[in-house]
Amino acid sequence: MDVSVKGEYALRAVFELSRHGKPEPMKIAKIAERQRIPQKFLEMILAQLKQGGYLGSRRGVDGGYFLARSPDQITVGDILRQVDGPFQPAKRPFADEPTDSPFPEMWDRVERALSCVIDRTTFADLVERWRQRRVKGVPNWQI
Amino acid sequence: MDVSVKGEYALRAVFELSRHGKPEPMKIAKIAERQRIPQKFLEMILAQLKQGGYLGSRRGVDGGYFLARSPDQITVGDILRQVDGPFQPAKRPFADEPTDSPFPEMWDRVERALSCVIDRTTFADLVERWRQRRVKGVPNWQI
DNA sequence: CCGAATCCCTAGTAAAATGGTAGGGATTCA
DNA sequence: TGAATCCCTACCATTTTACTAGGGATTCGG
Repeated sequence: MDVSVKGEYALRAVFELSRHGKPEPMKIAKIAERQRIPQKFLEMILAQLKQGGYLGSRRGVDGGYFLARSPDQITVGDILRQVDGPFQPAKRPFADEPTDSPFPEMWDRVERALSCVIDRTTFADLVERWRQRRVKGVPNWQI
Repeated sequence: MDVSVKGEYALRAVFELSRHGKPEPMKIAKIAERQRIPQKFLEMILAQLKQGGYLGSRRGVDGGYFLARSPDQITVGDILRQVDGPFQPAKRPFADEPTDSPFPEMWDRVERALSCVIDRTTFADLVERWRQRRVKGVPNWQI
């Protein structure tokens, strides 16, 4: 019951592209540096996200990656499922279950609760919250 | 973002003990058989649950495991956290994060949403739902 | 006090997942 | 043409997962 590092890397990469906003592509190296992600690992992740239809890319001198949809059309759930696969409650040994088990229904509730957060949070939301926090400023009581 | 087989085994074992209800202990072998769990694996799981204070045990001829609390005082979350550890959003490479990241807040929301289900569902609830389903009967349209 | 039944404890282990790295090929564009 | 970039395949070390093996420690009826 946790989220992989790969999943968080993917979220951060898409967040970086969303916050960037502009139409021109952003280089892998830049995303990797700004979000502190190992570059070669990030290459694989971005390829997966492109294959899922969330990103586009261009090669060559001014190449890079860019969003294939606007940030309010991409959710956290989209990205997590693309790189980590769907949420599943240990399906393997329980395929032929007797139908009176109370667990399938409970797992449904879990999945719906999860979905209420990750499928309703878009990257537009994340960028907006991040900007809010910027202008309000994080209080620094060190002085 | 999934639940381990071990976690589901643990839930099923506690459910079995809850549904059993009676004060006398239930043998590992019986739990294993009724819930189709590999016996030696189950032994380790039950030991963990006992160590967490959820189960008690007795050795010898009429030995076995029993609940250390009443079923309405044990939640699904208790059991999952005891065997699988707490939910965590990939904390390892992100310890020294800049404080303006939007992700920690999002993970908090996820955790709260999850908690609303797993920390509010007790084994008394599960047994009750299971009994409801039994009396209503699962319709069989095979006839 | 014996011995059968049970839980208890320590190890080991094959397979898969995780978190990467290496090296070079294919495109793009000035 | 050549430099910069993405693209692709393969590899790899470590950790986690899902078990299995073997025997020791208790309990209790007789």
